[in-house]
Amino acid sequence: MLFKIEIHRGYISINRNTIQKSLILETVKRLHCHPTADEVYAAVREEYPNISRATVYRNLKYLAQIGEIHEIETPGSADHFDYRLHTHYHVRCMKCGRVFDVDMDYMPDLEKSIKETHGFQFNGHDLMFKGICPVCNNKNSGSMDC
Amino acid sequence: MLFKIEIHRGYISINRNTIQKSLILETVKRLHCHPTADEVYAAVREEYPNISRATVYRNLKYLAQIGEIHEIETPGSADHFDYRLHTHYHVRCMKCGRVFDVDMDYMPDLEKSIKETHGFQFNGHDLMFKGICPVCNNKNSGSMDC
DNA sequence: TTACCTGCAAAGTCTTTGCACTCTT
DNA sequence: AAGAGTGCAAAGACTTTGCAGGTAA
Repeated sequence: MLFKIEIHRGYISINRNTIQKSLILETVKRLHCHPTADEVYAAVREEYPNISRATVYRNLKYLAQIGEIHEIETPGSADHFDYRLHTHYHVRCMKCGRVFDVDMDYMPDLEKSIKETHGFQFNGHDLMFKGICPVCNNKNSGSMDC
Repeated sequence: MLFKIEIHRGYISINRNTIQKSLILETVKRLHCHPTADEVYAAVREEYPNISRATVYRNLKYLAQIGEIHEIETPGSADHFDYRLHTHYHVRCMKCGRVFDVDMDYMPDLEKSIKETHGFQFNGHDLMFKGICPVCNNKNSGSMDC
């Protein structure tokens, strides 16, 4: 999975498989609660204590670039990561900051609703709902991922 | 405009009118190109060179809280500010990072499209389009705000 | 052996905060 | 006169980067 031929600084190079890289990808897959880079770092450290925060950031960014994982850009706080099977939307709890999946279809044609593009070229969109999660709302009735 | 009675730490207090505060609001209104805090800071400094960056950040945040301006949260880069007349969406140029208005109706009922809320309480949404602006696309045909 | 990758620390970006002083009210 | 607001600098949160040494292939 991690062996991919890619263009790197103009040359074709082969991505090297390292323990750190594998652990990071496995961890994002395992923690299906949209962890931040720091949460991934903490989780990987349990298995591999010497890993560096920089390595985690570098590999998460790399894995997001090749499409292996998805980076959920989160303004005002740390970005979250998601082992994506398909594109979907998220909601962020305004109290605890955690990010959850939203049960709503992706709208691939949303860009077509734009009336006048003024010469702009559109390439997708980010939609993030705001809300209060059941735990923070003192209603522990909801079934949350984590 | 800036005289507002508000609840502050449990007490009703009156917001004091200062030159800095007025200049910051006027500047955001004048720069209708969605400036960042730093761009507001630079613009205000031309008229009032001794203003502090902290004062700009504090007042932009305050003005956004009382609804006088709108804060466009921008992941991965500095937040932008907008003198808002009504709620609307934005597009960020992936090359130059600037933020522009999008000619598209606001969708107040978008939250109703969510199938199963799992006990979540939804409070609005942020929608940011991604694209390439006409200037960065080497087609200077579009009529941009700034 | 090659050169990509890692760990470490430093630096970078954006924003907030503590404190003493100033100025509005 | 009171205390909210300011300027300054330091700190804080998050992320990137330079470099020397390690390691996959």
